[in-house]
Amino acid sequence: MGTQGAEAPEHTPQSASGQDPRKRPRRRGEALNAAIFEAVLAELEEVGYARLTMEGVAERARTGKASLYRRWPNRGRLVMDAVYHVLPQYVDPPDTGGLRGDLLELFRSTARLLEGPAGEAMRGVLGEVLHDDETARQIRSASRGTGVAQIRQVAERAVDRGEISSKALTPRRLEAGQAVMRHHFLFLGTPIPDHVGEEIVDEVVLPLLTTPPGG
Amino acid sequence: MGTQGAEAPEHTPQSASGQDPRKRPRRRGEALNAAIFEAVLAELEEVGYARLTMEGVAERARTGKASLYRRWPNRGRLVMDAVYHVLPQYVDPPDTGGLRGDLLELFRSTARLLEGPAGEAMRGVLGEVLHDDETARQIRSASRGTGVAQIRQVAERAVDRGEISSKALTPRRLEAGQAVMRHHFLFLGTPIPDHVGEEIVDEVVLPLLTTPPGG
Amino acid sequence: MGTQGAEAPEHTPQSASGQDPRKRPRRRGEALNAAIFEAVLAELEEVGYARLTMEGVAERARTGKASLYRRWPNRGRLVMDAVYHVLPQYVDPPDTGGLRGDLLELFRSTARLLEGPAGEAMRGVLGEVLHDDETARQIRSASRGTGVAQIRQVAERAVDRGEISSKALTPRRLEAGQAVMRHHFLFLGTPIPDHVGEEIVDEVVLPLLTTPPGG
Amino acid sequence: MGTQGAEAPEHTPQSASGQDPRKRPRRRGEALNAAIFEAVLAELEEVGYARLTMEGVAERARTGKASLYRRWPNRGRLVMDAVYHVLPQYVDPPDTGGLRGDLLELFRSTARLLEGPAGEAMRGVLGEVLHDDETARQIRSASRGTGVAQIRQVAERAVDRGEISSKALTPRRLEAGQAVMRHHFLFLGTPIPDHVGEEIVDEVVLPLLTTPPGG
DNA sequence: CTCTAAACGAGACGGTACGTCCAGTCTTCGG
DNA sequence: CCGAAGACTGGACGTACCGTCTCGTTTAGAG
Repeated sequence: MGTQGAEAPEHTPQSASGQDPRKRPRRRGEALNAAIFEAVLAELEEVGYARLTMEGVAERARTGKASLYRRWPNRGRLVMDAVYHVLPQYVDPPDTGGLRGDLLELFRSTARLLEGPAGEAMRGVLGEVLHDDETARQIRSASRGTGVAQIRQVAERAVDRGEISSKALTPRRLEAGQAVMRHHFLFLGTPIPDHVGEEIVDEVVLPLLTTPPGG
Repeated sequence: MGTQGAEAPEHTPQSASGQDPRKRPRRRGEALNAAIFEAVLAELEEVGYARLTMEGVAERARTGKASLYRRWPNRGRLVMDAVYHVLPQYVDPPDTGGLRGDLLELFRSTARLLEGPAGEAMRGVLGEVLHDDETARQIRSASRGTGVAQIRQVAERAVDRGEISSKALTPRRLEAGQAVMRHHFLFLGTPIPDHVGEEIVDEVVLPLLTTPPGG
Repeated sequence: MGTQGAEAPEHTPQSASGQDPRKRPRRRGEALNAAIFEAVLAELEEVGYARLTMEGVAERARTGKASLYRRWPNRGRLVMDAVYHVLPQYVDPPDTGGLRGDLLELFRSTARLLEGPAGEAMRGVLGEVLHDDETARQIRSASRGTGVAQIRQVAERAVDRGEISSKALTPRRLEAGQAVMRHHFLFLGTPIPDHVGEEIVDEVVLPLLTTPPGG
Repeated sequence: MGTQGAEAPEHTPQSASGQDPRKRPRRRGEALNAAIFEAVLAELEEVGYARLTMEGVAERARTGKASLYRRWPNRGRLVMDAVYHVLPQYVDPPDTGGLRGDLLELFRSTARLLEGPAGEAMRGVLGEVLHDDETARQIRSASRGTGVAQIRQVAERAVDRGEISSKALTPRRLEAGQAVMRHHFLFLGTPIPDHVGEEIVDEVVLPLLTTPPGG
């Protein structure tokens, strides 16, 4: 998932500050950014998006609110940045040698993703951010990116292997699987049972990809 | 000592409100409920869910906050109740004589619904109520209700007419159309272009309903 | 709708929390005012006017900042009200039977006043409040009141006794003693040595009152 | 004044900074000091002492806050230094040939002084620096200097001319005039009407100087 | 048709968080 | 090395709402 790499160095200042609150060298730039992201993710996990506050994040990151507002205009943007920072920016979907295997793997990893801070953030951010054009654009492109691109890649691999026809790959069909999974997550919450991903693959995605368009 | 001067007005408005032009007879019970719902919907439309406040609703409904909290435990429940109150509690889906026509009509009306207060409310409520079991259950059942039941009904009509096989009607397939539409709404916002509904019907729902299961 | 029935239990936890540290019955009106004044005076004494904060006062009075701002528009007004509240609103100056004795007593009590919260407040408020017309007017009248009226009263007694002529009682002369004492306080601080008051009486006030005007 | 010189550069760096942000030759030592003093006085005049901030001064002087704190420990000291810098360090009081004329001239100039930045600074500084011993000492000596020394000088001239007796020149009497004027300024603000100075001379200072001490 | 208990309206109350401003310190870099 | 620039930690500001509470005032409905 990529989260592990970012956290290791960030524990050091905390244990250090335990011994001597005054010795802590003042962080700036990337170092401070990283500490803030870590704090956001921890708050997301502990109290959830709805009860995450700028003050809580600032205190946890041992900084001031001004340093947050210098970087992000509001809570939504801060949380989005924090989440995208630990998200795999783009990971090539696994190649199991067959379309169904690829899809199963893909939806399993999506389900796992939604169970972490990314899911919590997505649910909260949706509600307050779409009215802000700038942020809306960002969330759209990010959503497109992680959502559709990977499906498209495994589908194109299947086309290359001759498993399916390229004619079925319309945008609406490619996004259908992600839509069903996110819909399940948003309305029914976590954890998402394993069989749900399997059902989505077998009853929705595979039928759509193997059926000629205009069917 | 200027404090006395400041306190006198605290009492004045009260005695004044006895004589003031506030002839409005005091509402209670259902009449008050209705006024509150109306206020909630107006606020939803004007400022959106994120900036809707209990104080704003109370003022708009010309009542006190206590009257709100006497009825609903929090903002989410109030908004949900207000929205469900104006929603067609359950409408038999239109019968155009053919599956495709029924579906087109159904998704068109869903799109229109999402463009109103129901959509605004849905987006906002998702983020804060899933942690509250009581409200979560309510939103789930409501979502199931409006979401899947109507699709199931038109699908079953099509089965009766012999258009499709009943074997295709798995839960996951029945919800796919709604999921894609809501996904579009949540991530891309309103208004939802007409062609989107049509694409969902032709590229997702119809193929799924006309394809044998395990396909 | 069933919403009404659900709320009764929501009041129970509050009455249950009556056992909690929430025992304190909520204060309002004069009771709260008094608690706030007490807190202001304590803060004045402990940290001085310059480091007195609205937050500190609120916390000490165990109330919220909003309750302060509901009553006073700024720190200066709050402190002035608090001080005037504990000040002897108007005390007839002591009557020792002779002009010099009266004056000595008067300036002794003024010195003592300045050593308390009133002095601390006066020093601080002067700097920030004269630009605010409303407050400026208040401080002027208060200053006039406590400053000149008492001197005038003892002087008029002396006139009645035939000690001095009424012609010497010009405004400028009546305020001179207070001016010198306040000047000493403002520029040299507290405590004001006893001999200073005596010198003011003997070298400034008495000569002025016993000299014919235009002298 | 030298204020005009400061405004031209305010525009130059902006247009210049588009092409070359480094045009301004770096000031140091006295040149920087002077720019800072100029900025302080301008801020005093524009926003008053209470709303004068170190950041505002730094920005106006086009330097950083560190350069201020390197030179002065706090706002009070900075303002005092700035004001004393433009004040006539010590001016021999005018010699009109008679005591009354000298005094009138003296109080007129004091009134004018108080209407400028010196008055604004005095009012503000009083409230915050008396707790700081270092600054307190400075303000006392400065106050003594400008306050009493000039009066003493014109009084001694009058003694030499035989107008008054040297016995009347006690410290308390010498400071009385200044005290009344400053008291008027501090509590009633500016501008100080001309007749006030005249009254102080005729009703307070002259009577005191022409009356034998022991009243 | 009173009388009374409940509901209402208004808004104060004790708090939490907001987003901003500024203090005073520290870091980085240019000259 | 020093000065310019400005980011940093931190505290307080004044505002907006929260959810609770208290206070009169209606207004049903029971007697």
